[in-house]
Amino acid sequence: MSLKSKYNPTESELEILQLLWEYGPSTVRFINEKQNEEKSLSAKQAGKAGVGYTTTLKIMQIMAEKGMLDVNKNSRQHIYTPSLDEDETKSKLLDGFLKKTFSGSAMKMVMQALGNHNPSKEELDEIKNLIHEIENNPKKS
Amino acid sequence: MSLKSKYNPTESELEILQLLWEYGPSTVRFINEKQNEEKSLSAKQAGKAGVGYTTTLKIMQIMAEKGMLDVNKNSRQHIYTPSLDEDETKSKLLDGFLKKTFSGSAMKMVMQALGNHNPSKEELDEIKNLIHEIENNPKKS
DNA sequence: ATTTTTATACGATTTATTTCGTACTTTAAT
DNA sequence: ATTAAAGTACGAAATAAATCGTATAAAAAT
Repeated sequence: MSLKSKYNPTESELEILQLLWEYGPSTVRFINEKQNEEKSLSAKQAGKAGVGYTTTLKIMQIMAEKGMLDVNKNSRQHIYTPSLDEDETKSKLLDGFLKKTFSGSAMKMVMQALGNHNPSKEELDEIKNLIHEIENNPKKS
Repeated sequence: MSLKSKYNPTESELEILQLLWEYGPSTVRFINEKQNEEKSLSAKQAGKAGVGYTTTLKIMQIMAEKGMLDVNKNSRQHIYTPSLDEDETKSKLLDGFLKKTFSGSAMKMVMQALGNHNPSKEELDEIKNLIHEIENNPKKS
């Protein structure tokens, strides 16, 4: 009954969403290949086999069932499109993470992020600019 | 073989860790009560029963097995102490979240955090101060 | 001393997620 | 037309996480 969508992508769902957001509507095959490319880069580690095709297929089908993806079944190669907005979804994830890990305080987290990522001068400048923007452009809401 | 501890607290493990960090070494009973206090506050929602005592017990025992908690069994009431450092653990979680959700870019995330949390003037000031500190006190590493 | 309360131990169940094998279908190549 | 290739459908197994019931032991209250 509310606007808060109940979609909480799991980790592998998120991985797929990221690829769809990046590359646009895609087939299962394409997404599966991307997943395995990614993996092979960082997979100097032992044994790490790739993700099977049917695994990716299954997850994407489940996502479609849940309504996270739209499927076009006109041609044989089904085309999947994310039905979730990238920013909105990430905001929600961030929000959840914030609550779980930093008692909901964005400040605490930003502190930790800044404190640990040893930001470069450029990054700091970017943040300063952003702050100015926000100060001069109070947000809606 | 590395320093990277393999501890990835799950959601309910993290909940328990947070309480232990906040209140210090505790019994299962105490943690379980705190969990249910928290819950009841936000549990105007239907049905939401609390967490059973044995559930909390089990999870804490598993955490001890994994080495995330130390247990003192001298007295009958076992006392559990977190063996993980709060900041370090949260950094790791943040790092993982960052990788999964924002391609590892702290900047992207900070942007989203600032953009969506409609920070107050005070918060912005805090961040500005932090930036000054960082600028004048370049970190080790 | 007996009973009640308060602990932990252990094992089973439930639920969610991930993974994949196998069967079937359609298209393309021969 | 037949075969090979590339796709989806379906169902089940493997993992992992969370929950709880029941048994048992120790301590406290009576």
